[in-house]
Amino acid sequence: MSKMVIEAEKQLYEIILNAMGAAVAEGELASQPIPAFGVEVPADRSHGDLSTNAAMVSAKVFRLPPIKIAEIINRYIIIDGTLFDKVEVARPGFINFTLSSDFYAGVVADILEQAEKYGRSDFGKGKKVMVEFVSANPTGPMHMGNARGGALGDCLASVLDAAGYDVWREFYINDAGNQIEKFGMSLEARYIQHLKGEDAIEFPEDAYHGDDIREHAAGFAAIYKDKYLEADQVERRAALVKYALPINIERMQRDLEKYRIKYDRWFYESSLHENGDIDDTIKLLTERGMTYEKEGALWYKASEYGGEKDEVLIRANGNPTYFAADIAYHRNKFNRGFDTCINVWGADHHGHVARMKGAMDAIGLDGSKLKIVLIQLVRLMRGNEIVRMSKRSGKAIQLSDLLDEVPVDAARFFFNQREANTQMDFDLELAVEQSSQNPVYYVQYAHARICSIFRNLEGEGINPRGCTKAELSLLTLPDEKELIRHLAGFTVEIIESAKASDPARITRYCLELASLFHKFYNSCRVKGEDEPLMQVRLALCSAARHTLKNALVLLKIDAPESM
RNA sequence: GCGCCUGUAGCUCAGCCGGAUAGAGCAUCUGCCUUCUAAGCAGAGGGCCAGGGGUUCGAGUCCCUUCAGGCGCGCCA
Repeated sequence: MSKMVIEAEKQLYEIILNAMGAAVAEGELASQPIPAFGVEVPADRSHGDLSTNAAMVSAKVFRLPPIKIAEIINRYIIIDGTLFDKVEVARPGFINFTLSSDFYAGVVADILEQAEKYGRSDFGKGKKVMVEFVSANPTGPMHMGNARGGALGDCLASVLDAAGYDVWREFYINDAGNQIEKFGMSLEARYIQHLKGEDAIEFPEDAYHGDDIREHAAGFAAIYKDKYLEADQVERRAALVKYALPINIERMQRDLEKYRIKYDRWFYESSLHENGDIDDTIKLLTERGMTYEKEGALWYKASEYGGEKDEVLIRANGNPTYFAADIAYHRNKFNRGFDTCINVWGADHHGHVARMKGAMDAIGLDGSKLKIVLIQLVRLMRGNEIVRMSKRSGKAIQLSDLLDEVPVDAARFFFNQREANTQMDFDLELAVEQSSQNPVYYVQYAHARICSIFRNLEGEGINPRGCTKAELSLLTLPDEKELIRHLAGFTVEIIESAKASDPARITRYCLELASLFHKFYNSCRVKGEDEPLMQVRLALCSAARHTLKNALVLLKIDAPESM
């Protein structure tokens, strides 16, 4: 990564501490412990590149006005041999540093050296983290919430990977429990209707009403005819589920693959029922005295472990609840050695967060290692109109509908533009628009533009050559320096994004990078400049291209060479 | 009723551990292509940071409270 940023900050701390030490030694400041101070990037860059509040935070201990302290410190500051070439004091007591050309040259050299690895770090080295996302119900097609969760979860996983974590992507298939029974019941009703006519039996109100159920029933009937018409209900439903469920799962896998998402594992809830994990988990809770029986059901004392109220683990009918299975699933996850498990959930599950973490604590694991990212609802728009239904099917819009209408690049970018926990509108018109209004094109255009510079020069027989640090110091114009400063922050941005579980930072980074490149492009020419300057600007273009490409790779968005 | 989330420009949103004059994009208006892609750039207008208290050298940011919107409170998942 660009160590230049970290190096500069480190130097700044040392410079300040040394200066304050010297001022104390000379008796200009009282001999007091120096309070912790911060280094930050000023909002207004005319104040400098880095700034410290050291004088302000120490106003109390030195019993002097901040501006006075800043002036004293400034007199003892030595910046020879550092990455800075100017220091200024500003009211009410900031000390502002300006980066030298060594810094800028260093950043560019650094990026070119690391190329496609630029941005990666070992921040999370040695830590295994699982991102579980989408985990859509296999009884029907995936919806907009899954689309957002998919884009976000997948990008979050990429970001964690770039930050050095050992990352694992997982999809939890709820192929057991109540909704599968409901699925079977729905299929059964449609199957009978298919063979004996719609009026043969009444379709249950609480069954799944989607057309996909009808299609499954018809498909099943085409193979088995009336073989199951008179069969035992349990047997009949099981056969229908056995037929339809794999089809649904394959569809999800296909849709998600089209969405560029590939999981390390599709985890079946049914396996937890079969291998005894759920029984074991409930036994563990019971042994710890955390359960009790009431009205024929087995309850877990959730209210003692972060939940709002107690929860049922085993229903009176003997079936474990979703909650019981989920505890077992997470126990299974942590037993596989993950240091952190991140779950991407719809915001409607927020009531589940506290009790799930509490349950982890209750079974002797650490609930704080379970991180939940909640995703708010997506409202589909077509311009100013809210889109509720698909024009084609008349049903709620599905992930596959979305991908039929909108390029994957746009979908992934749009869903990663907003923080997870904010409601967002997705404008279908904007997503397909090939204009400046569409941020995806803005970013991709920057990449294509850079590539065209290389193409053009290559056509004239000019190819990039290595530049020395001294040559790179020719990059001194404001638009060049701003671009480089932003490039320099990429690694830190990835780490921050990983820490906050917020991949939306990466799309914002891309937009800013594209903007800065376009500005550079307009104010600085490459082709036609004197040889050294042309080569050095070419080097900067190359650094920008690597960085932009690497950022787009995290989002799994195409970086086109021409548009 | 209780709990969680959100409220910043006409619209969509940034704003990192509390810092300097609150920022982008879109929309509106004005300029810029005989030279590397105008899917671009430069400039202008647009704000009681939902309201009210508090904490302090300093609050969009932290605390309390009111209001508005979203969601949750099943032997559903």
